[in-house]
Amino acid sequence: MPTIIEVAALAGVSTATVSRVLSRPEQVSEDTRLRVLAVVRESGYVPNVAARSLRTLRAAKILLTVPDISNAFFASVIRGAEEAARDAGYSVVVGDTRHDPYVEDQYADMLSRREVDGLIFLGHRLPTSLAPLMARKGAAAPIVNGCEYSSDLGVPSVHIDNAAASADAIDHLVGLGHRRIGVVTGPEISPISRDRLAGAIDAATRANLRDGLHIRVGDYSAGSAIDHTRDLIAQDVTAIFCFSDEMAMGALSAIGDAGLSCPKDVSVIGFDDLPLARYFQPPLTTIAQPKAMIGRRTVELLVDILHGIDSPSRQVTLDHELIVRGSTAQPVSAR
Amino acid sequence: MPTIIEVAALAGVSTATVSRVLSRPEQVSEDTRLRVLAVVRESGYVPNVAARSLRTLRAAKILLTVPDISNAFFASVIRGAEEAARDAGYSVVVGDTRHDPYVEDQYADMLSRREVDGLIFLGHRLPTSLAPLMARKGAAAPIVNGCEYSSDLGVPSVHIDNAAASADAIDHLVGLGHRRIGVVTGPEISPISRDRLAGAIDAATRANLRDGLHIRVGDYSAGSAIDHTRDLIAQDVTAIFCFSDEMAMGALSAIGDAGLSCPKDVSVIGFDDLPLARYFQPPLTTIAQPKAMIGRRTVELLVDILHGIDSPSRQVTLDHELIVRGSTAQPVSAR
DNA sequence: GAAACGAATGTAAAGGATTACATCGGATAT
DNA sequence: ATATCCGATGTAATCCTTTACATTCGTTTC
Repeated sequence: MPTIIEVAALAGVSTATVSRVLSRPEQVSEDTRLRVLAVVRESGYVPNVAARSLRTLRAAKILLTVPDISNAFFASVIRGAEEAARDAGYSVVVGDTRHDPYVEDQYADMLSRREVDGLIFLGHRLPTSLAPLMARKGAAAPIVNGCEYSSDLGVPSVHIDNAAASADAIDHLVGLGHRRIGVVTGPEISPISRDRLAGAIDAATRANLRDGLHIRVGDYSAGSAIDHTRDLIAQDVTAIFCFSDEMAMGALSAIGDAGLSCPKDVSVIGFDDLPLARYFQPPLTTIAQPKAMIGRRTVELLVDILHGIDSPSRQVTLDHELIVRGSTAQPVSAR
Repeated sequence: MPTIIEVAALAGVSTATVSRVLSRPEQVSEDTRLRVLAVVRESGYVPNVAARSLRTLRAAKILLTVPDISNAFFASVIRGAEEAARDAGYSVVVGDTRHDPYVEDQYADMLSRREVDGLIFLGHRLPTSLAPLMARKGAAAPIVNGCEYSSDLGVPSVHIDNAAASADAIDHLVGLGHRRIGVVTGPEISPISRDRLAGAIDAATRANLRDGLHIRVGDYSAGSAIDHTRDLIAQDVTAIFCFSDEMAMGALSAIGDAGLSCPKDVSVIGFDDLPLARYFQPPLTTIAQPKAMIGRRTVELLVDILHGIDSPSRQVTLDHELIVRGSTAQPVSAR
């Protein structure tokens, strides 16, 4: 692998010219440019990124951490982010934190070490090691949050209106005639889970059904919904609203195990619209989030910060959509 | 952010000593070491990775590309890889190629550019741009394949014995009394799909049921199994063996849509044992792959290559396991 | 007591690209 | 014809760390 010096020698120019041909071609005469490019091609020269980023203090990389890479929800977000990053001349490094604060900090260190230019984290927790940076640089800190948000920290973020989405789900169930509704939330610490819960309670209260809401705290995983579902069935709910499709899957499984059927005996509604949701049995009614767009907008927000552009909107709210499939129907009582 | 020079000045030593304190502490007297470490801590000094990797020609990073990051199967492999990498002092960069050869090449360029020390690819296609490298460096090329393999290329790889696993699945169905069995494979180009098919045919032939096997070509995605399942049901099969759990999910969905029930009317068996497989309706019988271990071993293989250790086993075969759950049962005819 | 040794530390080159500044030569303006 | 300007290119400093080699000094050995 040749260096820029050898390329320069072969082309009979200085290293500065070679560098310019590659990064600011308009500054070089066409003659020289073609000659240099020919040498580059023949020799297979590729600039050394370490040297470049040492000199420029830019890594051209964005770190995207997800709390759980096995969650298909994040996969779509990642794709949207990668696309937007490519458009902006960055590449994305994906990190799986497994909800582990220690791992989060490890990844965050990549930012401190300048291994990456910016950080996007999907989840509710700003890595603790970045708090000082955030405090020092404020709006100029190259940190963006996706899906979740942490209002107190002032980190820009991209998400849907979770309360409204949740209200839509409850309205849908109430509209079908359900009066006793189970809700399986995310972990209490998650702000969006709290928003969703608030939205659900609001909607129920508006419908005069506050007491019909039976709330259980889950953790977004299928397993966590199993016990709650059994329990809610025992409470005679006719519908269950899960704050994730994975939990909805667990709920469906538990309903089947209880010898009941969805949607005949119990309706189920999920959240996220995973690619597989349409293949659930029955196909899942759920709230769709614009996953790829969330990824895309987080990157755009971050790139604006990196380029020193003062973005007008540091909190971006995208549209959600209620997707009605086969897992919700009128309760027996309303038929 | 201070540099090593400032740290050295503050501690009253040379930069060489600071560097040694950080990378070869045993070469430095305890006195000096403690003094330097104190300064490092107070100043918040973090070595600049670009400078380090420029000097050492090491990036301490491994690139792991997956053909489809939304496939939960790969998530577990990634986790295993990250753990093993951390143990060996490397970090993992995950790339999602979306089955796109162009994107594969883009990621492969990171290796050419020395942005990463090695490449692990999960999938059957060695990025074309790496063929020259592979040819030139042979066994010393820092490239490892996981899950799949490409025998012709001489790339070391880690996988299960797919033919044997597939035979186990067929044996299981035959043992239950099934005589007409549908098989939904992966894409024809995938070597492991071909292995699995060969194993299935072998097993069927041994049981004198070669003609009872009805083969359809899928692409591992749930959607691709839907039409095939409808078709196979029309062929009166009593069981369907899908080469991925996602396709099994599609099959279950199609079976339900056809007004039939699993396992009463049609048994279904999958492949991979995704975390969610146990929550399918009914819980899915499937072949478990040691996903995390595949990830771990690919990294270990790669690290051996990077350290110049001639690994004795360039093709690692791990154990699979048939997990029997509720989606397989005796066919009506055998009851 | 001189020689040899070894532990601890320092000096300085090297790694490869970018870019501010300098230079050169030809075109344009006066 | 001279002054000015501008486009194209070159020179060389700079980014920060690692490490081969050199140096220093106290200790051991004969």
